Amino acid sequence: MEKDKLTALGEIKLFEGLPQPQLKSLADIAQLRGCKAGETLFEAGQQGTHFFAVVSGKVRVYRASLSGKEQILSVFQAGESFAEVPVFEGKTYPASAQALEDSVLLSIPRKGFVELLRREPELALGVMALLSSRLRAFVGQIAQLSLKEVPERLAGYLLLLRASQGRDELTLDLPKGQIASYLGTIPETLSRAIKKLTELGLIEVAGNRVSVLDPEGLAALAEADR
Amino acid sequence: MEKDKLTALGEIKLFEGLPQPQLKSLADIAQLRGCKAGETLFEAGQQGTHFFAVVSGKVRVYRASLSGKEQILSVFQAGESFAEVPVFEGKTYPASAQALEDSVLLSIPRKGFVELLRREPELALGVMALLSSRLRAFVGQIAQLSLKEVPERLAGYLLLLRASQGRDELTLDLPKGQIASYLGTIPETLSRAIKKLTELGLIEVAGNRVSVLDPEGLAALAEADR
DNA sequence: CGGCTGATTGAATCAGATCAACTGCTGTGG
DNA sequence: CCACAGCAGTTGATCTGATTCAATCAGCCG
Repeated sequence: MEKDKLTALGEIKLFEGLPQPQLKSLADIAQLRGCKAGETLFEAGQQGTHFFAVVSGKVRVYRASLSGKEQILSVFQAGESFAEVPVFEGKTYPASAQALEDSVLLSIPRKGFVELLRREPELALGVMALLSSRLRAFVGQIAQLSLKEVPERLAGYLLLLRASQGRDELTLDLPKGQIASYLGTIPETLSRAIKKLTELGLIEVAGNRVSVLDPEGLAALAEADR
Repeated sequence: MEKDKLTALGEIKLFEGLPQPQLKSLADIAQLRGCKAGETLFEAGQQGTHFFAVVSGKVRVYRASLSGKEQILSVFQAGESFAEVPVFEGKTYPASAQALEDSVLLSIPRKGFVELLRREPELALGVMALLSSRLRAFVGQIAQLSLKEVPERLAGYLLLLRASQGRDELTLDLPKGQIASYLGTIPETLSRAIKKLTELGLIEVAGNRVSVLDPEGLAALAEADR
């Protein structure tokens, strides 16, 4: 079991390149746990003493409004870590997290991790790079929400998917309702945006399969603004 | 001049508590420079080899759309640093920066700073805390943009100002047009939102002076959603 | 074969953007 | 010292993208 934990830790991108002894000391303090699809890991505002890494499965991080609308901030998959913010600052989670699928997670307590960072400047630089990339992503998300309309945001999202999947035949990584929530809208509006891109001849959609017919056109739309 | 630089560095929050010799070595690599109101410091997408700290004045960081609409991400004042992202990741600025007033800035090259971080774990932790607090702020901003309407966002903004100024008689720190851009809207809409809060008896406004008449009411509105 | 959830479509409504006109202030130059 | 140019802000009228509400449809599991 201890060994599983060690393997799991080694598969987290943030810990790549960490020397074996340090990995071991992480394994001493990390917890390995499973969780069911739909399970809430934490809620915005709660005290956050641990941060997490995804060994398998999928977790969404989001903010909810009282009326039930939700904005997804990110979705994390195997190898990624999340909820680092309260480790370094403020101590409460700025958002909520929920498993989208049955998942296996590592949870790492704040205390021991900070100790490790003091001793491992390269790991610290890795954390700074990770936080920075997240900042960059958020800057993009804020700009999209504020400056672009839904079809343009959708075009941008599809281009991201295309880049990550490396081909024009895409498989949507999330149910459409969740994509809507990530794009800052609702399923009805997403549905109409998809129809619009289809009518423009940019994509073809069947279920959760999307064919990108005109990447340049999509890119042009994604860049466009009012 | 060298001494001024040292003093200036000492007044940057991020460098508080840094031992004198390290401050000196920072002073060796940092540049002190003035800039005029309206001057653009960098544009989104440019290579970013330096990051900045504000000695005096005010700088806004924003993203612009082709059509001219702008979304302000943050405004930085004396003692604050910004544009750290390209130091650690990706190398390009995710947003643009422009001086709002005549300002004095420190610019610190990536290279030497990373070296310093390797040797100074406490500074590294400070940087992580800073990046984390920025992430927290962006999470809030995304949630506001996506989940709240303009009057609610305005209420939230005024409550922040009230907290930072410590009293109910506020002085707006930015021209209203810039506040609109920060709230993700346009001056006309902000103007109407102000009118609405006034009619609700929550605030009173004269020029850039705002009196908070009903903090609880403002808070209730800021929490509210559709 | 029901019944549930996710997705789609249509119609009505609404918040916010756009366009245009107007006010008031500031600072500059005749 | 006054006049006027110019910018920030306000107000009104209109337009539009997105949400809301409601109904329907498709696929999936028991």
